[in-house]
Amino acid sequence: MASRNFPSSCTKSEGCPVEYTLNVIGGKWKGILLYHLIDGSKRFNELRRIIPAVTQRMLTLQLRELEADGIVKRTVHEQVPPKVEYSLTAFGETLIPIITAMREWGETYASKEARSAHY
Amino acid sequence: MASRNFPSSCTKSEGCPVEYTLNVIGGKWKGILLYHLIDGSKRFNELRRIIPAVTQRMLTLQLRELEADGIVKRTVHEQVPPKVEYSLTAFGETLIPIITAMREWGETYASKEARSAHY
DNA sequence: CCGTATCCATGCCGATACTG
DNA sequence: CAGTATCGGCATGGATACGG
Repeated sequence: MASRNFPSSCTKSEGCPVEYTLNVIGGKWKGILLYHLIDGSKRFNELRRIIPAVTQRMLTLQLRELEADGIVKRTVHEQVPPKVEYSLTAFGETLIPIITAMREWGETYASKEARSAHY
Repeated sequence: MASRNFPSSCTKSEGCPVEYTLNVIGGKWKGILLYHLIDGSKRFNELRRIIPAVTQRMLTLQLRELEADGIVKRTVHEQVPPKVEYSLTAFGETLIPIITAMREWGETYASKEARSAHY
């Protein structure tokens, strides 16, 4: 796993599948990155514009981890100026239902009104 | 939000719903806690036994944050010895589909064989 | 049994400067 | 344009001891 320190156990000897998934998508900027990569490949600085709060350093690190986990594909186009595109791999696309579910939950309950309406 | 520093933006002015959800469930031990609370309320030391790697301090902190976010209910039974039970609130139960999806994804792809089989 | 308090290490992450 | 390198602050979290 590229991300986070490993909590490593649900019960003593077995790995926890929920923790496993969180290790893949739970990094500080990974959720938002995956969210935006769902609708097509993006260039490096394009992602920086979409997520102004992320630093160059963190964007690189998070993308590298997603790449190491086989979630994101990095495509270098040999040109000047350089052009690098990031996109979901086929494996990464298996995460789409989860990302979508998290987006919908967030949209529904992000506002205080929505939460209090629940009770 | 009780957890994490706020990355705070998808595009400039809007909050990102995926980040919002991750802020609720993405804490170091929250995924595994929610996973185990799905099948019924648990006592404090019961959770410690289920997740041996978590320290007393962290278990308390993570449970308090989940409580502050309205996900978990803390029930104190006035007895000696003390008995405290933690369970999902009705609001917390709206997260079950997401936790379940993460569990299933983790179960499917946690092994190297499963991942390589995908390509 | 169910916590809280305190101390301290480490590692995450921002800021900044520099390269192919 | 798309990165890497380095430094340093500060939050995160472990270990330990103590309390209702």
